[in-house]
Amino acid sequence: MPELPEVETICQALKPVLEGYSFQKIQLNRLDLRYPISYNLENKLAHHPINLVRRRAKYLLVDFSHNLTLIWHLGMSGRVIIENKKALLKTSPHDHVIFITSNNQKIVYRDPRRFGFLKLSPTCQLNEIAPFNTLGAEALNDPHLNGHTFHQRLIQRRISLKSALLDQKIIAGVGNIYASEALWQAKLSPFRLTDTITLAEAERLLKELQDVLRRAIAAGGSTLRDHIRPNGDIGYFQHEFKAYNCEHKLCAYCQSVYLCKTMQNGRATYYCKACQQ
DNA sequence: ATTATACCCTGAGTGC
DNA sequence: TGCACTCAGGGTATAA
Repeated sequence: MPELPEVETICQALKPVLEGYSFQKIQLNRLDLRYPISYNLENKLAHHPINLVRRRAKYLLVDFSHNLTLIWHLGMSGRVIIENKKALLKTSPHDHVIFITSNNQKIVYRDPRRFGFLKLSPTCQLNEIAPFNTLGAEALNDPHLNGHTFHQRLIQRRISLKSALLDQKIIAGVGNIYASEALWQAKLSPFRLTDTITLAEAERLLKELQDVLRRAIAAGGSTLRDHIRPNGDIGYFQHEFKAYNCEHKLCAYCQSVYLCKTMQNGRATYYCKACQQ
């Protein structure tokens, strides 16, 4: 569900609601998410000012003033809803955590599949614990990421390009939708092995990947079934898909070949057999 | 070591 | 309408 653009959209929506405020109450409706939620989460976080809401890869990070960071992952089906007149008209049995801020805003974490989780880490140790100690460069706005460094990361491995884009240790934040979109835009086959990629191809793939991620953020992410912006609006980037979910549609580049869908490492992959080499 | 597979969980969609 | 089945945006513990 939420990939980098969706988590970024949620992060931007949470910033004005949380930064400078604190949690007055944290209601835990069930603890058994992917990992059990600490039952005393409220005691550890309530009434401590929130300094910063940020994103690393697909993780939301909420930094508190007392050197604690809330690590919040939305899994496949997680939603964050800030209650207003439009959002949260009715509750759901999957509303696992409800935050009330010092400004009386209600924020709901809803996650039917419960692949998401909430955990705490000292802020200063965040980069030393899993998974942050092994995460690759941020796909966007990372000063260490460029065509050369991306190429180096790719050629050290021998896996398919599609798998490489999904591997958070190689590059962080990309998921199944944007991996297919980026490969289509870059005209590279999802089956190409990473150690055959030239520098020029790596540069092209990175450029197109960043282009699709930026356009998706501008559209508020992609809404397939679960993603909803915290204010209740949907994202709109699904209308701009050129590859994902586009099997049996004509390739927008060549206008002559129908895109195909196949399973690759257990995930759906969409591509044009003619354009993507 | 690196690379593939199975699995966590619920809900939506399809075909019978 | 109901049932059986497949698939879904992710990540990790296993096996190969």
